[in-house]
Amino acid sequence: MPKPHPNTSERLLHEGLRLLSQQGLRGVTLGKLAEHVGMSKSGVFAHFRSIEDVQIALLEHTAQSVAPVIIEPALRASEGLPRLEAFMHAWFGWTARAGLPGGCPVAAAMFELDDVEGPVREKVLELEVGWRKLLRLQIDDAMRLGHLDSGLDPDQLVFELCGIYLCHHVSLRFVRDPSADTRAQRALASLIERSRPARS
Amino acid sequence: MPKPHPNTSERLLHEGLRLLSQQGLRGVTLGKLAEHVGMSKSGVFAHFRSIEDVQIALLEHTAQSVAPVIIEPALRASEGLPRLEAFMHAWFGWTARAGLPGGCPVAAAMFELDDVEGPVREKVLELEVGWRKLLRLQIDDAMRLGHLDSGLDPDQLVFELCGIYLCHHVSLRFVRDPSADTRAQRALASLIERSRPARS
DNA sequence: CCTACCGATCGGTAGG
DNA sequence: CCTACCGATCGGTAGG
Repeated sequence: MPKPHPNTSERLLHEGLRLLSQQGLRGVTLGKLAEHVGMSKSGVFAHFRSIEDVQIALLEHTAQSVAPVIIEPALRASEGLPRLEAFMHAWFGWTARAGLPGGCPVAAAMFELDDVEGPVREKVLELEVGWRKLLRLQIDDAMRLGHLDSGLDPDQLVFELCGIYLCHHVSLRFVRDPSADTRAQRALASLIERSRPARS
Repeated sequence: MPKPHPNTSERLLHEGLRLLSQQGLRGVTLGKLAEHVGMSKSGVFAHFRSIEDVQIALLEHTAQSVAPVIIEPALRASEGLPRLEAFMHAWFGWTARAGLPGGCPVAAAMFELDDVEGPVREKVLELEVGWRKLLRLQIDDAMRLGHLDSGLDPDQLVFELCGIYLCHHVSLRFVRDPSADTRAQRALASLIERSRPARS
């Protein structure tokens, strides 16, 4: 006879996301989650069908956590290049601004699940593809508005933006290079500079 | 009374590196390693002091595996920009050419060990810093020989090259985008193009 | 390099 | 949401 606190599910997602951010998908276990949330392992398990279900729920929660710290602020910038730049600036280091103790769960999961088939991989892929599409839309707008060169390949630009994000993540969080932020900003600025319309 | 095959250590490193490449550091366990190499768990353990020791040995073996597939071919290119480009082309997708079934152990480990202190992290950091220094040396040579603009910031170029590598890795191995190779080559070409000496 | 263990932890189940 | 389990696997040890 379950007597669920109304906010138990939320606490599970909240603590689980913190664990995921710091330890990766393999670091999220029923036992550790139970400990962090202050209940029994079986009590945790009662909220999910399997550990894969936990992982997928946490990835979905990651996607929702991105809205207030990246998407909403970026949408306040004006359409086109300003908004694309706002997206990028909000993307860099977003986990810290979301109050998470670790790194980006999606970035880490992509390296963790290179060769691991299954629904968890599919969920991560869905998030990554969705994010790339969102960036692509901003680029399309910027091209249409004449902020970026109409001749450029938008998916190529998406690729290079993702590269800057990933190297910033590694340089900031793993290498702990104090110049990581500056380098990412500089890389972004010069990439955008050479993507501007050609003439005059 | 140990009766070690002369090549048992080599087989442990070989099979362990394959596991590491496919499953990451947390996927390498004494049990799985024993299974792949066809001996008992304790037999495997007799070769190491701890599981951390296994991980460090495998990371060192990764570094050594890089020599024949990246460094040696690149050193056959002529000094300066040609050699820098040779390094990059040999870096992209090197694990497949090394016969490994998975991705780059160092790239994956950097995301796995963001917030995990200890000797394994230090080993990964040593490999990453060493690799970045090697790239930096090629850039210095290219600048000195007038192949690249003498005014550019070499560490900034290293940063951006690492970004292309990481996004290529994700796009090729996780997203499985068939255009990953083309995109990486294009990003590299345009980055180098805008790093060339300014005046005619 | 083996057998035979150790306590801890894993995901998951039974039953309430 | 709990106690009380299950078999499997973890890193590691004893002793040969």
